[in-house]
Amino acid sequence: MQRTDFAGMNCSIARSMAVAGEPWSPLVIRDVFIGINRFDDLQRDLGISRKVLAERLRHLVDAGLLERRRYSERPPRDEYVLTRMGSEFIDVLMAMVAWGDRWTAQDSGPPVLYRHRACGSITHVEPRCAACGEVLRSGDVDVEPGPGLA
Amino acid sequence: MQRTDFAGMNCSIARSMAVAGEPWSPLVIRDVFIGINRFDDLQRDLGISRKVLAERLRHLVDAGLLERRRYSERPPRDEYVLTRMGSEFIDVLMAMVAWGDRWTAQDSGPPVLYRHRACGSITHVEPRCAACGEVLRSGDVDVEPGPGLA
DNA sequence: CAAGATGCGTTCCTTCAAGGAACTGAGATA
DNA sequence: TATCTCAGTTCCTTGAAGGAACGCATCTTG
Repeated sequence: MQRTDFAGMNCSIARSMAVAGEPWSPLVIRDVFIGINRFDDLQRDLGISRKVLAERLRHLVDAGLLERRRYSERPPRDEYVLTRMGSEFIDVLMAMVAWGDRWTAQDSGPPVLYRHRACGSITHVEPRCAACGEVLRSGDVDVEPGPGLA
Repeated sequence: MQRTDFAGMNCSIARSMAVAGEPWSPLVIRDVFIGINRFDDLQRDLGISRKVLAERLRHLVDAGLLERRRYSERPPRDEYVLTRMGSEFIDVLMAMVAWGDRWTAQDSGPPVLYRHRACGSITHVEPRCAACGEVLRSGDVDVEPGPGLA
């Protein structure tokens, strides 16, 4: 899909979606993050079409979120790992999880929990101001034109 | 699109994408947030097909992120506004903006800047632990099975 | 050694969503 | 009466997603 060229838009949301927002891509990234790194394992875990999985992996590698790494010479076998760019995208997925757990949870509760190793608590991410450290919600900011404005 | 039923998956990322991850939906939500609330204005601003825009608005209203509000009785005219659920989704978009500005920016820099009204700084969101307040990155958590695990 | 099994894709075909232009309809305006 | 605005709907074409089958190199098992 993606008939429209979101990648060329002058908007960080559009460009993020162009890179990692195609159907299945966020789930592929999540799986690679939790240690499912190989083609067949990804296909089995997600139930995705092999054709689409191959396309997504190619695209994510080209975009720089994933890296293909050889883990066996004979037979030649590759697996996929997150690059720095890819693992920082997990921040976005964690924000999605926090929102999804709150607003789209099943009756039974969230399927997975996140424990912060440093403090030991079950937790979720909370958006904060990078400058002052206070909680930062959508209503707390004013939007101003930036240098890259068309 | 979305031939697969992401909405039925037991994963908050998949369910979030099912609700707000279809092509154009994040941009529609962003536009409504910044004050573009009417059908024709959205269509003009985004350059989206009127057909797809109508589908997206219907879906976002049904899902609970947008609310249709009458702003004129004669002639009868409706506009779209964010619900609580929708405005909390802006947290996810702000995470996307932070990531997109860092990794997919043009040479000219980000198109828009966000000023935190409380502290006065140009800023971006930073994910922090809701329990202890420290910065929380993907590598800082352990994933554990939750109550809703299939 | 032949016969599967494994890993990682590619090919081909069908179905359904996106894009785009034209059309509808109610009310306002001139 | 004719035109304009707003908010969609209809219809047709194109192209992406789903799915099954196939390809090919290498291991493993009888």
